[in-house]
Amino acid sequence: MPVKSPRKVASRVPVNGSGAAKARTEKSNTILRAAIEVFARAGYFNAKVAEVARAAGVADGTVYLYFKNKDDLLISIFNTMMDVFIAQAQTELAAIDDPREQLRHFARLHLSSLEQDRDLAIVFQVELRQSTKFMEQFSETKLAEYMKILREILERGQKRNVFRAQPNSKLVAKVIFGALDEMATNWVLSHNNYRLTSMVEPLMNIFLNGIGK
Amino acid sequence: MPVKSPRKVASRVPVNGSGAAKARTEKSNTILRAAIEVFARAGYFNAKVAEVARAAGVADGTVYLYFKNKDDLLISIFNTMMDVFIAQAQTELAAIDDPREQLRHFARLHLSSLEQDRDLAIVFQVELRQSTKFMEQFSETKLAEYMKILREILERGQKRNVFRAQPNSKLVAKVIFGALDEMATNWVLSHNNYRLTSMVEPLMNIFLNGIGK
Amino acid sequence: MPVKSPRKVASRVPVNGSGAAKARTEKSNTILRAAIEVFARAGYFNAKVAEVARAAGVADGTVYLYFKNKDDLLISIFNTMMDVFIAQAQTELAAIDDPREQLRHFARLHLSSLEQDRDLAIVFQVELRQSTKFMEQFSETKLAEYMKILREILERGQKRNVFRAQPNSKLVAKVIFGALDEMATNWVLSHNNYRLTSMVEPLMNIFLNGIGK
Amino acid sequence: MPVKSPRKVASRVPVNGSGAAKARTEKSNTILRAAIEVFARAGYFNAKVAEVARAAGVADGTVYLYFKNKDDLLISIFNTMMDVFIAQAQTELAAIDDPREQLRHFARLHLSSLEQDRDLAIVFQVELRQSTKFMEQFSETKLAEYMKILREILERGQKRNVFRAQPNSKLVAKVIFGALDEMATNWVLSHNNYRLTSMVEPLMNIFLNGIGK
DNA sequence: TATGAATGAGTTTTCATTCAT
DNA sequence: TATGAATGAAAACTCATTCAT
Repeated sequence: MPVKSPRKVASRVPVNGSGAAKARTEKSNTILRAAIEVFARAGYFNAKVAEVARAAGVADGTVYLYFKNKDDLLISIFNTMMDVFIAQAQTELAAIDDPREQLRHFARLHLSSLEQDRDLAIVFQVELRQSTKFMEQFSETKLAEYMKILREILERGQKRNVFRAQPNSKLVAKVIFGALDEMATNWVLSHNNYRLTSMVEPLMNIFLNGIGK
Repeated sequence: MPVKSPRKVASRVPVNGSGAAKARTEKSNTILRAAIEVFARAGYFNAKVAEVARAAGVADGTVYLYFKNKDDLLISIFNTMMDVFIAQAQTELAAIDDPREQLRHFARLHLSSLEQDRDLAIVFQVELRQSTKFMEQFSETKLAEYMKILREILERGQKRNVFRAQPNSKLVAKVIFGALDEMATNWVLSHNNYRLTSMVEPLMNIFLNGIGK
Repeated sequence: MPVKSPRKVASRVPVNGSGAAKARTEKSNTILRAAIEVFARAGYFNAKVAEVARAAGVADGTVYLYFKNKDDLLISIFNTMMDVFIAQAQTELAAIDDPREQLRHFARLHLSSLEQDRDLAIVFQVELRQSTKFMEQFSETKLAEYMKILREILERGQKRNVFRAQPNSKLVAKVIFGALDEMATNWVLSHNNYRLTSMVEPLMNIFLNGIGK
Repeated sequence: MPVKSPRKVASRVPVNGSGAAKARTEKSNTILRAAIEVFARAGYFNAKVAEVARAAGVADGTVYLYFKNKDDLLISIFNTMMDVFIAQAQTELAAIDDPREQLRHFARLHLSSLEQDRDLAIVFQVELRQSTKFMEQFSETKLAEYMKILREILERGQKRNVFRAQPNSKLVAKVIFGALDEMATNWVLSHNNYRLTSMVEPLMNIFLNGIGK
């Protein structure tokens, strides 16, 4: 979900076109950023491949040298950005000892990644939900990696005895993801008129303590 | 989100086509049910109005006597089913005193409504997320009523001193909705191979007690 | 191959769209005639479906109500016209007793059918040869019926002892068809500057007597 | 129509690209053979220039160093192979005295040339018939030379009094070509499950003696 | 109300060809 | 000569919607 700022992505991330591992070229990244911008502005279905090409400064046909089709653009945005998020999360979490702090950091990373890239946030929270086909793939590959990181934080906390053992980590991970996702969607639909990351502390409060008295 | 079983809906719910209050006729309901079935099977974008008409046993043009356009079919499904859910929730919650039990009942109603109507669940969890336009309307009207019910349960609990006063009810409501929504989506994408309502108790556990120790 | 004049066809022939028996409607025939004219003028590959629609005085989409796709137009022209030719041949041959006269009549009918409809001749002799796929179907269904009529004439003549028994009727039929086809193609490519039917007698002379002395 | 086996062609034939006389280089021949193979397999219209290039082991652009465009590939195949056939026919016919034997040899050469090169046969009998433009050129240049050879055999036979003077040699040549062409097309479409050259004797029988009694 | 034949706008994608290296 | 990345023109087809009956 979360993602670094565009330019950084372009320069440091090796990514997958349609899932196949293939080094992102300079041009490929340019096209992907153009797609994010155009999809965010016009919506995936209204967006024309020709618009993406123009925004990227290439000919229409060039898009198809790097992406199989329009769908592949959308999927590649997801895969590319998830890779960035996952890599960043893994690196940064490794430096944190307290599972509660890890969880807080994870939530902050999720939300700040989207807050820093409004176009990407729109694509992730709105456009990416469009096809069943996508949703089904979505819930497997990259999202599974995302969930794994979250579950590992929770399981580490259970072993450390700072998180309760029940309900199980898988369910808790879904609840936390559901909440973060809902926060992000609300922020996007509210036209970003508040700091998305300001949600981190209240969320942690709920997750850690519950609402009961 | 939640919704009664098809036939009941058809026979007892007055609903809005594209927001305009208009009494649902017998035929109008037939078309709406056909749309749910077709959209669930084929996906909203792939579904053809002609298919919906055929499934409903009417001519193509007849669909347009009851619904403004294809989009209106989708929106009407949402509005109709939300009205059913809201009415049912209000009625049933009125009979419960303990806010914790109200919350539990609300969650159960949300999930069981979807569990009882697989086609509708697909439409709600997958197809309905498709257009920004829809998502924006979505987050206003009916969803606001849904959220209001949830917030009222929470606020009643705060007054009764069974729920904590912080974080505020608006945020908590979103978190709970986000979690329920995520559970439902997971269930749909997993091809319904478990009881969705079995999630109610674990969720209540998390919401009420948190995951911290 | 041969075919009656356009208007007659439209009014009296029940024909097949893409092989499926379906009564040709008035509009269907209008579109088919338009296709023959446009294909003859522009060539099948250069011809645009939009051109065919305009020539027929209908909207682009209407073409697709009657024909599955552009290919189906070409195949339907072939099937329709072959049906006309075959029906006419069978009727007229039944009234002739002498196998030699039957053969002469068959050749005349083949060539005059094309001579009477220049556009159709172009489509049959040039455009129809374009795809392997077509060629393969071509050599089966309707062409087999055409060949059968020709073989029956030959076999009748063998029984009557006016034609030699060797080589066998199947081969002779192919030779005669090959010759008629070559005559027609030459005539089309020569821009029709002579009477195609003037070839009938010389051809009969060769077929019946051979070139040897 | 007929053609020698690939390698011989490649090594001994000077041919014309789009009619312009230009010596065939080694690489040029490699590309031409690749084109025959690809066109036979995929069909001219489906075949991609890139496929031809790959089959020839050269870069896409290299094809354009030797051939003006995709059409030129097809035309060059025709011209090259016709040159081979014509040269071979002239040489071999010079050694035969009896016009009937010359005719027999010519027919055998036509059919065996195709029988020996299945890919080429497909290209000649199916793919080459595709464009009016080609058909029109086709009926002029090389085919005229082919016809001339055939006519000369016939005229020699008329002078020698072994062939009848009527119908004239031009028409008879067309009939014979039409029959040979039809035999070849039938053989290609029947997937070559018999010896094409086995047709020579029965054809000679028909041509020389006619079918009349 | 109901029909369903007709409309026609609208866009992805392919691939022959070019040209800077 | 040879390369192959980049170009960009070009059209079939779909399907939501209308409207005469």
